[in-house]
Amino acid sequence: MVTKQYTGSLDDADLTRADSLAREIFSDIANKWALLIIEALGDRTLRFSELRNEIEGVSHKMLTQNLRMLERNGLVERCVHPTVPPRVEYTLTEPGRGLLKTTHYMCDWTHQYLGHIEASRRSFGD
Amino acid sequence: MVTKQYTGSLDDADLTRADSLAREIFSDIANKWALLIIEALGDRTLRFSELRNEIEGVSHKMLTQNLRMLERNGLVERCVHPTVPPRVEYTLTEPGRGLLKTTHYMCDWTHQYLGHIEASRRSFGD
DNA sequence: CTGCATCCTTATAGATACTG
DNA sequence: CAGTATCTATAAGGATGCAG
Repeated sequence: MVTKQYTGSLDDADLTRADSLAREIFSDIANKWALLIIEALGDRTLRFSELRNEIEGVSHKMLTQNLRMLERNGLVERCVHPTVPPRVEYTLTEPGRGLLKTTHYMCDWTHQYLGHIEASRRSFGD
Repeated sequence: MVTKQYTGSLDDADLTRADSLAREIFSDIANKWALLIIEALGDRTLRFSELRNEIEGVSHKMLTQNLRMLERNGLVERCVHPTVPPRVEYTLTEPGRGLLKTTHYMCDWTHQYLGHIEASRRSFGD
């Protein structure tokens, strides 16, 4: 469980290894660039440079860094074609595709409530 | 649209205001603490201190900061009881509850693939 | 109890340059 | 083209103290 579901007086030491791992993974994917990469990939196979063009505002460094993280966690498969110049293609794995449902939903949600949020910000004092 | 869905040679200046707002909102919610707060609140009403206990590892500062952000965006309602000591309760608004589907799914996903991910990390060289 | 402000440490992210 | 490394600027985050 990613959040505590009990209200006892347990402290950090009582988190099981699985729980802290779950939290670590949750933190990895609950991240702007990771989710945008997953959403951009979808069911397609894209090259590094194509991903960079798809994702507005991502830097070379952030893209590399997050792709390595997603690869490490087995959400993205990296395929290197030994050509000159090199061609590196990225594809979501089955676990990675499992997150598409979430990213699509989050994108839909964002557009659905764009007006609500803009109004709320104004009344909040922006 | 949070990611570009076209492949033309358009540059930053072509992003519409709505698109950059959408990206800003997406970045606000595609964030570890924001999603954990939403998941922790669920359909309940919780006090500041209760939230702090529910969310393992969150600091006073991060919780305050993210609650203000969620409030500003209209995802969380803040109710102050004028008692001594003060009692401040937080509840998800309707747009906020709209994200519960996502957070629940992400939590489920995390547990579903915990084994996959652990194995992947080992074979990656951890 | 909650919130804000402060200081201070660490982490993050951009820019740049260099390699295969 | 893709990746790594280095440097630097800025932001994030923890700890603390004080105020309502």
